[in-house]
Amino acid sequence: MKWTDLPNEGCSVARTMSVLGDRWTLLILRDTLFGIRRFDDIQKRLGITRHVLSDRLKRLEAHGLLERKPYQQRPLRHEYHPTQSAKDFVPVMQAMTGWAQAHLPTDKPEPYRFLDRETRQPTAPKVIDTNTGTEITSTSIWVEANRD
Amino acid sequence: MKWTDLPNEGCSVARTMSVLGDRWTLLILRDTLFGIRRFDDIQKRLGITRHVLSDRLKRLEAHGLLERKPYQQRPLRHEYHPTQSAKDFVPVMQAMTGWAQAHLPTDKPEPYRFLDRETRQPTAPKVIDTNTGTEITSTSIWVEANRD
DNA sequence: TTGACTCAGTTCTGTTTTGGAACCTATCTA
DNA sequence: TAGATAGGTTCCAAAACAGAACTGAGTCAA
Repeated sequence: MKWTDLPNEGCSVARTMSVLGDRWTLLILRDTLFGIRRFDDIQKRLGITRHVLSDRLKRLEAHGLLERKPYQQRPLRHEYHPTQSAKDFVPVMQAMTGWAQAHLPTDKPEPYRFLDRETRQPTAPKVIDTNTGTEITSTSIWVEANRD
Repeated sequence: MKWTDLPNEGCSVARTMSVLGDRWTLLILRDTLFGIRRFDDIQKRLGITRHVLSDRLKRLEAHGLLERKPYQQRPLRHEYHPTQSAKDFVPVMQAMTGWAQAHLPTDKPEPYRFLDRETRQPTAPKVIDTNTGTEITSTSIWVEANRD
């Protein structure tokens, strides 16, 4: 396995890393999901260098996670909107958030929170197995090499 | 926000990136969870340079995700075992795998698979909200700034 | 109609990180 | 004694990154 071969790996975790495996990409995606969609706004919020941000936005667009949409003519300017693919990553981010709250604790409050759209109550994410309906935990599952 | 400040961010996604936000770290973690726990084995499987692997293993140990355990004396040699923290990341990896299968398709088969420990059937992960019991999707949730 | 300002980048330079290969150390085996 | 095994460390060159300056289209206000 080589870094440049990751996009063609059979392993889904490896393919995910080929898209999101760097310092900034997921944070950019998070910001666009939170409604921050313009170049300068993202740059100022993250403190990322403009040059790297420019590159990451292009990569995310090429991978189908962001879409450039004009928000004004004269001068023509674009916003970066999350696609369905990016939106479908939200549950992963939620699971990640649950993990970090348990294992990387901090005093500071979460700057954003996810609410149930109907009840407007904060969500408490957990990963379950659709087949059995039970929660997936480190002890409930078994990993084995796949022989398809 | 700066890269070096990430560990102290309130945002859980940012703190997760401070630990796992690079090319290799999550792949190393994945291998240890799949039972590959020795330096040379990880190095050969991933094709990562030894020097970077050495650094990442130290970081993962420092962050409490891996534990060095001797597997022989004379000469003293260690294996890297996933801690509870690392094991608790498995559901996140599962959610990630579900996302990649949907949005980064490939012809190649998944090299490993997750089975339910009791039924020995492959798991179909989904993220639900413990409060409402409903699946968390991009349309079921609402994101807002947190004013605690 | 000149000058300042906005936004979205690109370009430049210097530092940090990474890749690739070689080397080191302790021990066991032929 | 020579070679193999395992787990690193050291060195150099290449790539990625940070920080700052610059560009360019257009607006606005004096």
